[in-house]
Amino acid sequence: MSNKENIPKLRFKEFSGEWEEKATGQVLKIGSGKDYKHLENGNIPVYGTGGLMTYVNDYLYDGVSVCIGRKGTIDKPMLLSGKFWTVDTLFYTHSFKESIPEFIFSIFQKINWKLYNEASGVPSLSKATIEKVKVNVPKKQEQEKIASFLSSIDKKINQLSKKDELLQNYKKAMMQKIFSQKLRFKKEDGSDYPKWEKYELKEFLIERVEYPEELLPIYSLTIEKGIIPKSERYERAFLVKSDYEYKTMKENDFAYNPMNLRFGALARHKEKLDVMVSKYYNIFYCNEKLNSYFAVLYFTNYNSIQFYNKMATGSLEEKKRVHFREFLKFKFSFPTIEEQTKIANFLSSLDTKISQNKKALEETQRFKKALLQKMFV
DNA sequence: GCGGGCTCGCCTGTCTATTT
DNA sequence: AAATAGACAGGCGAGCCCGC
Repeated sequence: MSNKENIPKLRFKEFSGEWEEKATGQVLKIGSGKDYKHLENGNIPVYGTGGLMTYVNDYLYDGVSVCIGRKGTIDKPMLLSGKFWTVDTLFYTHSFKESIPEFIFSIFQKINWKLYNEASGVPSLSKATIEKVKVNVPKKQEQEKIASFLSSIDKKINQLSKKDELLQNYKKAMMQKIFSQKLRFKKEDGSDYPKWEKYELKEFLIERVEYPEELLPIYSLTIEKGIIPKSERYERAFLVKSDYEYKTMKENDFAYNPMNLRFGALARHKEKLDVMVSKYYNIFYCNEKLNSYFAVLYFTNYNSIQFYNKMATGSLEEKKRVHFREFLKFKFSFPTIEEQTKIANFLSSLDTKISQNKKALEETQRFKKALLQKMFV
């Protein structure tokens, strides 16, 4: 009853009075994105729902604007400024009335857009829907104060994500150099490690064909996230038809899917837990001559994936696969186990840095989210 | 200009028939 | 019986395009 007052929990003390509830359509206008294909190359950025796409020689709008997806990703608004173009699945906003885009951007980040999804299939929003969404706004001065305060946090977030990107790129670049042997490590005493020698993979890999005696947690292989619980991917309770069609996977085992190895579907099971996965995966582990951490990066680096693509067999492009027998016969150059360990240590120290930075980033994002909850009505 | 259907690419597989 | 080839499966995002 008493929440008639439109006042945020947390507020700069120089401001008072209620915020006003308005329809989004009252405070801004929405512009539609357009096809950009007829345009020539230039230096005006083109944005799609997923972000920057390309550059053209004409612009749709010049100024600060909040953009939001029309189809596909509809809950990731972005703030653009200067001259830009948006594709037809991305709305932009303009003609702000008694409001400023930076403030609206914060509000838009708070809104659960999926609730406004009208489509049954691919999520989508329409102009009319967005215009009807209610927003609570204070006077412009307060908006500016809040926006500038939040922008300092955004700045921090940007710095951290930029750092993340740099670290990721650095790791990628280093891996390229290391695996192509353009960059070599030296022993502690300064001398060189021996030359890398070509070996068939069967020198290092041992297949594990074990069928679980009791039901174990069902796991699944993904390119992005590695070996993860099946429930994170599928709604359904099973992975394969019968309980007899699973294989056991233990800590440090590798799995790859013959159909998808050429896309990089190979990962190491990092948990202590024994799990079961589809029998269609090939499961194997490294002997004492191959460092697992080194191996997983080596097997999934760009050049290796190119190689699998070349070697995959099958009549049609989409039916190509890499059989385990063939896989075992692939010849790769390997350093000694000592050098592998050195490389693994170096790369894992990078991983540590990356995950520390990611932690800081996530913390800042959480902090911002909490502020958004408190500083807005 | 706007909304909605279409389609394609990508990812991620599983199941079955045939050959070895 | 195991390995391999071939076929079938389906979610989902987003660009493309068309009709109103």
